[in-house]
Amino acid sequence: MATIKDVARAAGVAPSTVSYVLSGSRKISADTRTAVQAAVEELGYHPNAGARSLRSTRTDVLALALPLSGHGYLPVGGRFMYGLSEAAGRHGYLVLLVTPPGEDDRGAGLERAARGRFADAAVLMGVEMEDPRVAAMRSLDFPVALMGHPDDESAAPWCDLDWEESVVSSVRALREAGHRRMLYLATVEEDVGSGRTYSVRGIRGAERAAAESGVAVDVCHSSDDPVELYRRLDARFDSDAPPTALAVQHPPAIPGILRHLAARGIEVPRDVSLVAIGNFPEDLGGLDVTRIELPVEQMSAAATRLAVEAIARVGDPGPFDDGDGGRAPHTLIPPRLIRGATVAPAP
Amino acid sequence: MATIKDVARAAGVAPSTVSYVLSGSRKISADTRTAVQAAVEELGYHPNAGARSLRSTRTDVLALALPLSGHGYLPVGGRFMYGLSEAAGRHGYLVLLVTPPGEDDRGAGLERAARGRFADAAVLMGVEMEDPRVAAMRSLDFPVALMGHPDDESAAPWCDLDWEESVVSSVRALREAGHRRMLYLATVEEDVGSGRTYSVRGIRGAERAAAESGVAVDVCHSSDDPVELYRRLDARFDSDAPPTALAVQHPPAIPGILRHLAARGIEVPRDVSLVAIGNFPEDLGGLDVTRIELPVEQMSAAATRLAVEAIARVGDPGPFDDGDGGRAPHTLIPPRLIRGATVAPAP
DNA sequence: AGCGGTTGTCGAATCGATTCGACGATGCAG
DNA sequence: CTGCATCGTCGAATCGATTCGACAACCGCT
Repeated sequence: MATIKDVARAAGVAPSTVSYVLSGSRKISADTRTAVQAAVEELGYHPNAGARSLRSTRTDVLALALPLSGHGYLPVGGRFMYGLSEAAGRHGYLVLLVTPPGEDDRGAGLERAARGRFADAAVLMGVEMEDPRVAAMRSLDFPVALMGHPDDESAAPWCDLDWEESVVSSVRALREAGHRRMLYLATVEEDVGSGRTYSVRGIRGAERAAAESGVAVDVCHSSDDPVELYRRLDARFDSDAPPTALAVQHPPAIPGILRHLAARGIEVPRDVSLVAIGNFPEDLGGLDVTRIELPVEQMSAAATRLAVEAIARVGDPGPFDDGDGGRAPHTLIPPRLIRGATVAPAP
Repeated sequence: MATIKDVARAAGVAPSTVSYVLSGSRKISADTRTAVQAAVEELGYHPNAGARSLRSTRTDVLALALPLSGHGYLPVGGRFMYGLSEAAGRHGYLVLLVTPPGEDDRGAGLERAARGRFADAAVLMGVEMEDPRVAAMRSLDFPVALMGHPDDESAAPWCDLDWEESVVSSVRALREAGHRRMLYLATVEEDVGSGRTYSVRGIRGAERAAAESGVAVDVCHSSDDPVELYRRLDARFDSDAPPTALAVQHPPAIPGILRHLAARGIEVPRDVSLVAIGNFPEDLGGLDVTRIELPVEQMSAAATRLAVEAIARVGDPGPFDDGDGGRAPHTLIPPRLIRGATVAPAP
């Protein structure tokens, strides 16, 4: 593999000159520049990542810390991984996946990545309200960006869809259609239990929506186990006052829910209205679901930007220099309700 | 951040001794070993990745090259990324995502990763029959493992689900149920056009199945555009001799297809039987689909193993030393047909 | 002609770990 | 008591790039 010396020899200059041409950090004459560029091209030279990072302490790599648990998050996760990899690429970064190695050592892989300087910053997925990874990275002075919105807004730069507002506006839409008894199907219990911020905020949204609109919003947790999920749904629909509308924050369950309800003779939107919260633009056989889509690209781009900016800030006085009342830089994405065909007037 | 010198000082030994303790490559007395380990623990020492890789030419990183194109592959891709990250972790490797930067420079990111020694090997996803990345990596003598099964079995180590046999056994199952006119819904045109091995092999399977069983297997490509997809389906179901069975190798489309057919009054399995090829264990409202599942974990584990073995082989005489007629090491996973409730006897 | 100021390039130190050869200490045999 | 392994540790070279200070060459000005 060609080294900078090989390039220097081929171009008839010193290695340092090659470096300056490549980094552009010193003025170089047009002649030598073209000579060096030709040699680089000719030899297919790419700087050795290890050597470069050893000397410059920059790796051009972002660590992407996968959620601490919850395989239910998996189909979503893939989109974010892809989106982040693309966004990072646009900033000149590669993405290193860091899987939590086991339940017992939460964040150890991440710590290795940070302490071992595998990356310049970390993007944390599936952030929890009291996320141990945030504290760990802070104590290492390692730049992070969170995908998720913890209560402590000074903890670290973060970005998120406004889940609370998502649920509120979903409930509002259903209320405007005349619905007075609705079921909010929250994320799976595992996510709620571990304090995933999207779960917690979704539930808060349901509570706020109920309070402010005066309608009954029954909060029920979803489940990755379909049998259990349908049992819970059946319990509601078998009751004396069954819901006339459904707000679902667990998108992968929607096709199954639709089929299950249909098997009971319940048609959407004829018998029950539906809003899907945080799903993907996926087709359901021509059924145009009223929904709030998860802005994966936007969030990936935002997280990447926050991470890159945090890298530029290392060594700065703490915690954040802006005058935003101690809040960290952030991007809160307002929900956009897309009116489809699954909300009908209440009977 | 603590360096090996800090550890050495804290333990009262030379840096080289620390290195030997950590690598275990020389005999060290029990006393010094414990002293060093204590110092490592105390300081939270992790070796600097750059320095280590510069000296040892090992990065402990696998590059995961994402498919060259095709966002339809995305939901699948997420599982593989996750699976690979876990499998790699078990071998002590981290995973670096390499997104193809643009349509025009196919594989450039990968080349940077390889030439720049960002990784020790690459796992290629969404392999195509004539995949430019394979040749590129071979010319660099860079170890690879393919997820996909190209015709040239000597090209590189590979692993794959046996897609051809998957389609054959699906057709066989439908034939045994008495079906004589079936529709094979292949992968999306984009995948077929670019020569994704799973697409090509699926179609070959359909052709072979037709020939060997004597039934008519109508091959139709799926589409990521639902309108177009339903147009194609409708054309078949509106014909004089509509299919009585469906074999679908495009899993994300299945919920939509089921709803679309239902809207036309076609029920599964009452009016048409269905086999899903290469899907995930996902719930469809209690509908137990007859299917061949995509063994993501198995494939991820296999690809990782092949990559790790290929790393150990660098510098060996070429191409492969085994006596397997020039075939590269590989793992071909036989399909397992899971009999669900969507195949009924033909009318 | 001499001087100060640019401009462009070079040499050398440096980052932190690995690894080889060397070397002192200890044990055992003659 | 000497000679020779054996064992455990150390020192120094090395990997490939970055970056700072130095400096030669050339400019224009007095």
